[in-house]
Amino acid sequence: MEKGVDLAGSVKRKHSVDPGSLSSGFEFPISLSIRDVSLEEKPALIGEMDFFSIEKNPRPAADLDLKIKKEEPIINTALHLASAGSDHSTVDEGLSPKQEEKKGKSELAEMQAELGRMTEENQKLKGMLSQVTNNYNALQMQLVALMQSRNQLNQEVLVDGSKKQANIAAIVPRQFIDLGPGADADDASTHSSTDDEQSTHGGGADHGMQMSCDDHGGDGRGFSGRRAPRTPPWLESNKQSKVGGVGPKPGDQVQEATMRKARVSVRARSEAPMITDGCHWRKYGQKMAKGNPCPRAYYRCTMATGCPVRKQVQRCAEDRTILITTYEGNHNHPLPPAAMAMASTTSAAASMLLSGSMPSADGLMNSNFLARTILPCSSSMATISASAPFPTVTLDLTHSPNPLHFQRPPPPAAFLGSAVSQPPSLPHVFGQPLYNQSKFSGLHSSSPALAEASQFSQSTHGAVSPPNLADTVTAATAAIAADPKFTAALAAAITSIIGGAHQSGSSNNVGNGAMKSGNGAGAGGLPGGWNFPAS
DNA sequence: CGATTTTGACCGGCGC
DNA sequence: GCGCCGGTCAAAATCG
Repeated sequence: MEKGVDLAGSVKRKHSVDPGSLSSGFEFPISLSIRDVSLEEKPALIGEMDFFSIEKNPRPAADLDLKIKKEEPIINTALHLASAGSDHSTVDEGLSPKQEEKKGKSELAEMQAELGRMTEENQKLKGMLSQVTNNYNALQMQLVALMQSRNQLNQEVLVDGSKKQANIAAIVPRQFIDLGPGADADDASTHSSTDDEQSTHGGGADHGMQMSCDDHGGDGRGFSGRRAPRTPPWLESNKQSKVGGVGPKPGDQVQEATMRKARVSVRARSEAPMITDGCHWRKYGQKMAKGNPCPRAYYRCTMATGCPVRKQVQRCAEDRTILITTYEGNHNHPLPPAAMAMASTTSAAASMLLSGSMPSADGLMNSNFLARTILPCSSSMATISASAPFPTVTLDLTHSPNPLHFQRPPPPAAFLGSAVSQPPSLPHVFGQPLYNQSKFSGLHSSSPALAEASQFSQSTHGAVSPPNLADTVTAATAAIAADPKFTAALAAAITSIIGGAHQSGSSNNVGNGAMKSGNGAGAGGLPGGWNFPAS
């Protein structure tokens, strides 16, 4: 009873208190400035540098300014000389050859002096450039080192999982390697906990789909389930972790925690109370959230007993036509193609978050970086936040009508696909082999669906019935991360960007090595094509 | 009748 | 230490 009163009170408060606090949490206003800059300067190496060191940014700009300024004098001088010459020519017509010679000599001297100045400036610029380059390299090395350390942790976990999957190891390695640390951890956990599925489906697709955390001993118990006393099937694992008996290494624990909390939030306009994502959900709670007059509903996946995946559905306080669906956890069971889309999205997003946020404490910058990398064409619709209570990927599909973003061939997919020289038939699969036909069916359907859905959402957005819209949302979301190796692509992209952009040689190798290390010669490493970002 | 939803209660984290 | 708040549970109600 008391609680009820409290709730009512909170609801009342809501209205008066910071409205939209929740929504803000979902929107994650991440440093867009960085993103924008990078996007704009993408073609230039400088743009990439911006990511890693804002401090350095001014330098390139300063250099440019200097250059321009330096050149201006030259131009002016030339003009001056020309004009002077012409002027003199008219006036000095009667001058003797000696005088002309003197004039010419003085001009020559001037030019020489100018040349000397230019050379000097050039030297200065060179020095500045080298300094910037050095700073860049230093940052790059730091990042690589962080990645390596992370990978090592993951690899340790992977070793266990790989044993079980010896038979499919040949196929899986790439994934393991490529997947971000978090993903790797997931994989490992998945192997151990959901062996059956793995063996039947062929790890490849599974990894992506069963995103990381959940399977892990129930870590997956998505939305912070804290109930230790009562231990429903889906929370058992939780209990385990809570009890601490499992005793993963500290690093692993951190990873697990991160994965567990990784969320994918989808904002979409829909009249329906809930978007259809192909899964079966059971509502297990509803609560009034502070700052939002609309109640928040809690759903649990019921497609399989013990599935840790949960989702929250809530309408945006500011615009109630916007439905905010937040997913958390990985499915521990096979999914129908329709559900596959969202599942792979959440999985990939979570993995992405991990891979992006783990290296640094805050992870914010990296996350943004990742967001831009993975969703280069959807800057306005997708944001990644590691600063929020939980690392969250927010897909804002409320702007889906924007044809530029959606109508064109799925930017991310096309981007990556082209880089991999993927056959046209599999443009959205990020060039990953089809290990599992069944899995692929889901991906395949979802990926193409992106284009179709995108167009559909645009052209018929207004007239679309809620369910269709939901499907569109799902498809669009899925398209972004349809590939289970979403993280793999991400890792490769980062590596390529960092290592390939400037020092394509050594640094790039180092980066790849870091990402692949443990996979033996990186045999399965990313296809060379993954170096796309370098361009 | 089984599955799902509703809804009050409970729990734990967190801020003050 | 207390209260707020988010998240979850589970009995009762509802639905198909």
